[in-house]
Amino acid sequence: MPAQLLRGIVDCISPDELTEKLKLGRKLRIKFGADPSAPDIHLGHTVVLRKLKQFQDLGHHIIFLIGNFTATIGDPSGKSKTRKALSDEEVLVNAKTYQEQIFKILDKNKTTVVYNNDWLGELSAKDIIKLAGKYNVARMLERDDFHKRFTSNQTISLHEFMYPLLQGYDSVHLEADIELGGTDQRFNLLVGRHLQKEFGQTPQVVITMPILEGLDGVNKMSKSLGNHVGLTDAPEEMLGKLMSIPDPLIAKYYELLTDINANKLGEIKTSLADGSVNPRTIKMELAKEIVAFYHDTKASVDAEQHFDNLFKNKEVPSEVEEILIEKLDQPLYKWLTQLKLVDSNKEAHRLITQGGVTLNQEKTTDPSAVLATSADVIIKVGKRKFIKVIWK
RNA sequence: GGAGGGGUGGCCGAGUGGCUAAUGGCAGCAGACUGUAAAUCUGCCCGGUUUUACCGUACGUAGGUUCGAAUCCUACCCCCUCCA
Repeated sequence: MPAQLLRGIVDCISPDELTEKLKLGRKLRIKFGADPSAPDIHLGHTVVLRKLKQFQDLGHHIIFLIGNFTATIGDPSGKSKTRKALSDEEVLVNAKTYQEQIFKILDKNKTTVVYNNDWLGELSAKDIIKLAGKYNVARMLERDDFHKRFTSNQTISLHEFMYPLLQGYDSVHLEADIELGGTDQRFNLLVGRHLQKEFGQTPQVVITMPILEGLDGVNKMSKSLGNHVGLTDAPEEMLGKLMSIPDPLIAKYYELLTDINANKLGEIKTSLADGSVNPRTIKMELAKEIVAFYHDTKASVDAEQHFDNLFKNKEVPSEVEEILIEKLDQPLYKWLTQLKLVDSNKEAHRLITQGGVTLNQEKTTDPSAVLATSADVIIKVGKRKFIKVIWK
């Protein structure tokens, strides 16, 4: 078995079975499930996608499953009765967005996209109850999050037990050889194995990947926490965000988000540990490599230039958003609000008095300062908000 | 069906009648420094205004008591625990 396949993973159940499957000499069916309710892909998702790509490079086939059945059930436990399930159109749109992004990594020709509503939607009540009979509550409660909620007396809705079962049934239907997912999916993936055995199939091999920490270095990367790097982020944005990760995360990002080889990774870890190289240098290389992958080399070089100008040399970027506006006799803080550089007048006051605002690169700490209307003015708010005001 | 506990700012969590726009922590923002939007330190962190101050909103919802309520009372909604 190529050693590369096991690199960066958390768990493989089991390596022996994987070796057996690889020996079969046929294209393996590798399942990966995605939730169409949140179609924006970020670097956290790419950890698994990159692993899938490795399998594709060995000639295997990816079955990319869009979980539209579960998405249309929705979660009724919330109080808002309006918690509406996604409509078919929404799912379709999201699925399309998804595909535009995943094929930045995956090989389109070796990927089949399927929708689980196609078969789950056909199950009868009888089928579902029969399916439920193949698993038991005690084992269901072994799942970490259920276990925690159960022991701390928090709600577990009955239907939540159905999700692992249905997800497992997907594996049966698809006759998956291997299923990949984040470590948070471990239990669900194992249910798939169990059910496949129940249905007389050879159980799938389960491979789990680490959950990537977000930019804060603590929580998992997620859009709702705002600590993510989107695949469609602009180059400067992407590079800047990557430069903001805490230093201890550099090696992990290298390992999980790039194609770096084991030797090079070792070197990097060493130089980070012994301090022989400035971590900033290594982090910049990492950031540029990722930007180059999702955009191109030129974009990564430009982004670095942009970054240095802005944060190292503290210059005004070459391209600043311009706004043509009428002369108005009002204090500076009102301009900030009007130009939507801040959310409220209060905030404008705060920023100005704290020295976070400059006019044509000159710091102003007087909120009621009047803008000179004789010439254009570049307003800088905080570290990276710029706007050029051009008077009508 | 019965008994009891609880709902506080983006999150966690103090606060039991005035000095509470509400301790503290996290997240966020700014400044300084630096090696970066790392780390560290400092400040800020509901809104409006004529901004060292004043005003308006805010502690599940709606009322009430009081000169004054997040704090007391009533009803309702929601969450949780124990018993059946």
